Amino acid sequence: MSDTPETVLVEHVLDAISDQRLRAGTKLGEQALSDLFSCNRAHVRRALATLAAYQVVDLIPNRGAFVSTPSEDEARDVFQARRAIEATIIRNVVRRADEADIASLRTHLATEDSIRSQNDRPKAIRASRAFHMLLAKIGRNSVLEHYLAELTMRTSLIIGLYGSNAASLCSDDEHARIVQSIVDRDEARAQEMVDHHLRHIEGEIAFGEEAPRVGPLSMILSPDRATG
Amino acid sequence: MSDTPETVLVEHVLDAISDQRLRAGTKLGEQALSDLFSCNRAHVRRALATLAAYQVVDLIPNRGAFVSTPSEDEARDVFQARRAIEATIIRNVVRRADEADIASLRTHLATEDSIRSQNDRPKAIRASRAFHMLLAKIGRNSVLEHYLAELTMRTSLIIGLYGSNAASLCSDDEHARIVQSIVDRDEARAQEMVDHHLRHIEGEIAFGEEAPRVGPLSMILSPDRATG
DNA sequence: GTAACATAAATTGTTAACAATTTAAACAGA
DNA sequence: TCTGTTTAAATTGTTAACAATTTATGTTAC
Repeated sequence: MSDTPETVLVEHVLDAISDQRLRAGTKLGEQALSDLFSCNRAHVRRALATLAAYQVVDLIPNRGAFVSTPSEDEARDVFQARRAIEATIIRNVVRRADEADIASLRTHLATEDSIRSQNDRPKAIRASRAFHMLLAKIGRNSVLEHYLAELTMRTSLIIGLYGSNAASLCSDDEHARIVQSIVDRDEARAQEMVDHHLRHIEGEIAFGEEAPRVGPLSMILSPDRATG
Repeated sequence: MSDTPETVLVEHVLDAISDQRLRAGTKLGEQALSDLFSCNRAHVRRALATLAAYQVVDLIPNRGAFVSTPSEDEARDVFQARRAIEATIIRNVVRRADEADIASLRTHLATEDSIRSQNDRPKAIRASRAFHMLLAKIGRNSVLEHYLAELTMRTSLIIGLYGSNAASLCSDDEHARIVQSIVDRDEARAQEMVDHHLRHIEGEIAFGEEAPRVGPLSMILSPDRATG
């Protein structure tokens, strides 16, 4: 991967969204971004065009760029799309996962376990997303992987907007059971577990809530922050 | 939809790709595009960033923008993604299609029929893609609709690259049978037909062929051309 | 005739200045 | 105090000029 200013900016914004540091509706000012990432406005504009194409940012003429605010209908569409895509991904995983892949899944489960004991919500959200993206990677279909990256991002926005505080995190338990069915090469069960898992997450969303406002961009998006 | 220069440019390029007027590897020069669409280079650059995010254009630093050339692996991934997405779309269609939707499907079949008698290949390609996009629209999931738009575009590139000349067009026959199973509200059969249809298209692809070169951009992409 | 090299043209990348629009602030009148 | 208007600040939009890089052209040597 090249690390042009555009790429860096896009990656940081995506990370911030998936971590729920950046919330729906937040304005992404050109000056603010070009200052933060010390690049010129041309770069910022290109990056914003890319983010808009990914559908995580809305570009409003003469007004600027805003982190997109998914509607209730859009939220349901996103979840249905995730079920469609992750169903195929998990089938690929069951068929294609080798020993190394299964080892990496187990490592990931352990990581999630240790994070759970810490009670660090942002970290937990990131790890939870990482599990689904790890499955996508193991599935070895780059197109589906790319779409899932977008959809998990939008899921973060949705949960940030409508998610009830208590739950709305992937329970590690369900992740563990998914891994087990992969190990068992039980395709039907794996698909059922993933589908159930996604419906579980969707079910915990409480529409009607309003989003809280957030602090200044510089606190949220500092480019010096760790990327991985 | 707004019709900013960026939007117009993006739409025209996408149309040209889906019609196979623009083929894989074609260079999209900034000057050429800004002349063609009489806008400045800033607009062109933003439009190209959008097209790159849609993965139908590759942006190579210091070299410019090129219509992307899907590899064999990527082609398989695209088709698998289409099967995953269109399976859910057709399920939605069977459940949600009302009388008006079915009427529009029948109208479309008639159009495809009349086009078939004309032997106009570009027109046939466009109509064939339109059938799948009509299904996506009737399915009423905007997320899946958007992804299918991208995937059909990339399918056009793939067929343009590797497709055997004779076949590689959706046969109207299969489309008609899909519509019939929608009318019958036969979900399982509809899904099976769509899956079979997509595998049929994929099966006619002959990897290893090389792409022919194309003429000047101005012949391919004139903005005066009809859009609909 | 071909290959390597030097030069010229064309293309992309970068920056800054200015115009147009929106947002915020100050202010006057009821 | 509230409303509406005016003025100022900030932000986005547009354009042009210049630098850096790549591509094409032409020349020379072998």
